[in-house]
Amino acid sequence: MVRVRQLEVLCSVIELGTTAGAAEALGVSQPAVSNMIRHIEDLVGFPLFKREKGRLTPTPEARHIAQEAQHLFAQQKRVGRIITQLRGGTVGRLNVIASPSIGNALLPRLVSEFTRTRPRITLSVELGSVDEVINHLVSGRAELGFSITPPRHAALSVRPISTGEMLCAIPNGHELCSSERVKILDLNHVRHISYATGTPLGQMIDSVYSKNGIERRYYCEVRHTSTALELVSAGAGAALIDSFAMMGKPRPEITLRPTDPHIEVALHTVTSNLFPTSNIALQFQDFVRKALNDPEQRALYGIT
Amino acid sequence: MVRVRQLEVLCSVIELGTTAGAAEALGVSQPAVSNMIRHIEDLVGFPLFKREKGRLTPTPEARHIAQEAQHLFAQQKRVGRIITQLRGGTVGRLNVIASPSIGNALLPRLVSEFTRTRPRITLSVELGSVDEVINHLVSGRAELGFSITPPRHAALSVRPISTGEMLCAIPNGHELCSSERVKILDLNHVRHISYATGTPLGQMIDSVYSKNGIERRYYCEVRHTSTALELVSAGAGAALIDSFAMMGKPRPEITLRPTDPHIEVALHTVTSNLFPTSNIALQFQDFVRKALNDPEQRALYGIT
DNA sequence: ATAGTCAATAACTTTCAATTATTCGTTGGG
DNA sequence: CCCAACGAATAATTGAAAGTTATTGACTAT
Repeated sequence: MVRVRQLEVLCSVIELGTTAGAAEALGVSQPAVSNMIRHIEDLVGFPLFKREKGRLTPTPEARHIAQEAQHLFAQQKRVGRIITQLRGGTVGRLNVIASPSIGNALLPRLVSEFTRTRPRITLSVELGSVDEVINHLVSGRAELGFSITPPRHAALSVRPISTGEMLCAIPNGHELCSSERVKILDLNHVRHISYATGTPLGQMIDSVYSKNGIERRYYCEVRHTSTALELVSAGAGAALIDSFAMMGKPRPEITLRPTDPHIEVALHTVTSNLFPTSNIALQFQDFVRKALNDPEQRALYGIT
Repeated sequence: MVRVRQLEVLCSVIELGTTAGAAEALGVSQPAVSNMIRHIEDLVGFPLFKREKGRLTPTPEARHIAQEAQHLFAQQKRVGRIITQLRGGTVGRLNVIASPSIGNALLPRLVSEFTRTRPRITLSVELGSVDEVINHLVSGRAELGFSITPPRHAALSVRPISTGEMLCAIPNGHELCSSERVKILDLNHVRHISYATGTPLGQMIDSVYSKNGIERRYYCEVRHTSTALELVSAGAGAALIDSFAMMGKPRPEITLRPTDPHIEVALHTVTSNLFPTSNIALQFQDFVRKALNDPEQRALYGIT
């Protein structure tokens, strides 16, 4: 089978007209070209040039081959470009699934910024519960997951990338605004928006209550921090929100207060062990980690 | 730049799933494949396979590259096929121009037979005077010319490929049929169809007359032997025809007689020195030479 | 346990493309 | 007419890429 290199040399000689010219263009010596031409002629079995008065004139066959070879070069360049793009992570597909806390406000911002310099990426951003995160990753529907609750699954790798805390979100002017630090147990006495007992956040908060022998009370049950946030924003009451949910979108109508006790939460990235993680996914993971941990970057995303 | 060979190995491993399988398919050893994969990964700068439990799983990037590479392989195969076809002379373009004597009846037959075994050739068969033959060849519009009169032109190579003679074509039953050999000078006394004085054939015949101090007389002037032949065929008179014009198409209604004096004519092939002669043209030239000189072949074309 | 499968590594070998140095043929001024 | 200039071809050698055999090490299934 004819080599691409051979065709390159052939085309160059046809184009430039002389072996010396082709050699210069290809960055090799003249004999290299001369030998290559002879070698190709041996290979194809018919003359590609007419030697006359010390000059080379391409035969119609050689021209024909050269013409066809152009497409081959184009393809090779194309593959080369794609590899470069894959290396730079500027092309490909990225499927992310995230828990709503981060997925609702911050993730869209991060994704938007990430793709700004990588215009040829196609992506999908899915929101879902921890179970859905697990599902998407083990089935290969997503390459990268974000979750507060670290999913427990043998086929998944979980890495914490940032830490945050639970905050109490209160409508401006609410009675709780007066205290610098909101006692979690006090929420039982106000219009409290909280999470179903079965949910990870619900259990997290429940453990504070049960430790004190008190039962958590709330008048409004939601599944996602984003929903809780919207409700608080509408003045429907106070809610505990993880700090990640507050990132990315300024909420001037909401007052935030640290809680007592302090509850630390961590954001985890999740990847599957069943499939190799794509280069883009790794890059995005890194991008998010940097955005969440570099103070300069945090400011960019309005992270308090 | 990535080599085609490297992509071949990559694709084979992705397809077959194992280095050993790929090695077998590619006809090389397993370590060759293993080394190549590592080498490609060094080259592209990101992992193409995930090594796990002693198995290789391709990353999405590797799959992407492999997919693109398919087009590259297709192009390479295409170029390879074209070279094979060019070697066999079974593809390409052949532009022939011939003087009408041969071009009218024999050449179509020869061309038809030549292309039968080379179905992918596209061709053009032009008829023209010697001047037109010269023109087509020096301008590159034709690669191969056939002419009775050898064209005189510095940029053209002329080779005689077959000899013939002038014959007298007479309608069956014509008074001249009685003689075994027709005296050219006698044509002055019958309904004579002949060629313009300026044409090569005209000059050729004229020289016989002028040698005897007689002026050639004819009642019908034509430019081409083929026209003369048609007129004879229609019973319009007698004409001198070169033997090549009689080849290829049986004319039962015409009687042929040798002439006195005997005039030998030769068929020449003409090629240009300005452009390299294509492989196909050379093949066709050879094909025609064989057809005209091999008795067995001649019979096939009804050459008497 | 053990045989079998598969990838990786080490140490050479082969092959191909490239190098430098040189020769040979053609051509265009002085 | 000769000579310098240019271009192609050849010879001898080098270097890098791709391939070899032999072997090891990790994992799997019986």
